[in-house]
Amino acid sequence: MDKSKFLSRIDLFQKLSTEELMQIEPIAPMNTIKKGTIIASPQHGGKLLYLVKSGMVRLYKLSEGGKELTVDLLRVGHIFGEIGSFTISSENMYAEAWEDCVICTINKPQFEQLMREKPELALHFIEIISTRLKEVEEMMEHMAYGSVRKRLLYLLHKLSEKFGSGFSMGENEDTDRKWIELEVKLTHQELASMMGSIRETVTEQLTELAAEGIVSKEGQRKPLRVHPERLKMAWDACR
DNA sequence: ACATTAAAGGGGT
DNA sequence: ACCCCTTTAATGT
Repeated sequence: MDKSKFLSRIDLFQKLSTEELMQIEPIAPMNTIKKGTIIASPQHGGKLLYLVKSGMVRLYKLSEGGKELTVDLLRVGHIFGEIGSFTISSENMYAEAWEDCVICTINKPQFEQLMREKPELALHFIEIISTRLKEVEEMMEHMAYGSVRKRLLYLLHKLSEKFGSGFSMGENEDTDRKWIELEVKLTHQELASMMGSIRETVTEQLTELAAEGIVSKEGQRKPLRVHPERLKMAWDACR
């Protein structure tokens, strides 16, 4: 089994609450980052903690062949980076501005002072790390042994939890209300990179799922929609 | 890997 | 603002 598949995961980080953000923001320099900019990389090594204030950040690793493995997509309130031995993500991680972003940075002295002044925050950081561990284990379990279809179903489920929004197509509320729209711009390539598969396979599988009424899309570069109930049925059916 | 198609961008009117 | 053309990115096989 390809080792990189084990690294795929989603929703790694728990968000900070708005109150906690208020506590941190005053001491953290804020930067506007343009879409596509690399915010942090293994080379930087600049021991900083980053906090997403707006926009979306993509975390990824590079595999041997230089292929990108998307590890997570972060939004407002998510944190990433490392300071000294305090590491929120694994090492060798790249962070890219997926959209135009506003990012706050915290250095080690600031971070340590903050932890002393606000023990609740320190506790929350511990929770975040624990949650991450749990998520990693759960994702490993699902990505390690399942078929591509099963992994894709699971990924779609996680994505709809994280990015899903209620959605209605029109008059027929009873059936239409059941669709969830994923509020992220995800290409087949992206999905593949999150589940340790290849683009072609994802395309193929998505076409199947669309035929089964589990997913739908209006067109290229349009948001993907999933039908949670049918998704669950399909999931139950393939074990 | 190649072919197709849809969408974004740029220039001119 | 609108139309048309070029270019690029996404998808399909």
